[in-house]
Amino acid sequence: MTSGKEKFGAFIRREREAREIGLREMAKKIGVSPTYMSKVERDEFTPPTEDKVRSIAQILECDPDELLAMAGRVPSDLADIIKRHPVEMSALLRTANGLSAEDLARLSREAGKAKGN
Amino acid sequence: MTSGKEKFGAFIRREREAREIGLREMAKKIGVSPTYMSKVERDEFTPPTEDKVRSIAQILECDPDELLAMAGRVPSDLADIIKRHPVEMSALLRTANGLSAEDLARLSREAGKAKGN
DNA sequence: TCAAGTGTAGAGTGACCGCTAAACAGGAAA
DNA sequence: TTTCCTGTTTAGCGGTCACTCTACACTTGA
Repeated sequence: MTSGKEKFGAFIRREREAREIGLREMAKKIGVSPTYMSKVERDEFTPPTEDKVRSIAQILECDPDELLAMAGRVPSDLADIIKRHPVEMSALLRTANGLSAEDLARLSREAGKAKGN
Repeated sequence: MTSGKEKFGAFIRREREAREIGLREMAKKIGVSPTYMSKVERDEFTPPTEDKVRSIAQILECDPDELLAMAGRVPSDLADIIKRHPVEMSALLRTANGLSAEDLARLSREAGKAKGN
């Protein structure tokens, strides 16, 4: 469930420690300074750029979309989709909003079927 | 249809002139300097912030979502929706992508129905 | 005791974003 | 000709973003 209101930094620190990865090691893999990593994990700095969030997600084996959401970012591929079909996608998202998880899943299946045609 | 590849600035200039609104008047209504307006309309500056794009849309009587898309921005309410349901909405958008306009319309109706329940 | 590892504090930085002020050129109207 | 309009040029500016560097304190093990 990855909790509801947990901040980005707190989350990745917890997950990192759970996997027994050192802060310096993590920072190196992502390509940032340990200092920066430290501040991000304590939510003293805002989360890094999309590509870095994505590589964090990979290292921590968690959902990139979810992690990006925690980081307060919209995945750029989704942004592109919306920009290409602003009217349709805006309508879709706004009506989809507020639906139950089950209804959403049904809707995605529906979309998948249409795509198949 | 508002054309496919037209830039933001070119579009609003055309629409503004079609409505016989002066650049200075427009700038004033939006709350920016004429200088800025001029450069934006000639695509020398990037489009303004979301709220200003929205008020431009209102003045020019065109779809805010569409205009925001031209401005390269994702409407903030949509961004919020995605951030609140990243997994579901990402899946929905990605499968919805590539669907025909008709299929998308059907899908939105489908969503509307589910919402009604 | 000291060396090597952990994470942290404080300060600063370059690039970009969103926008402005002052000045000016060209045309229409008086 | 002067006086307004129109839009445009040049220069710049405060703020935020996404970071880094140096230095430090604490713990652990040899």
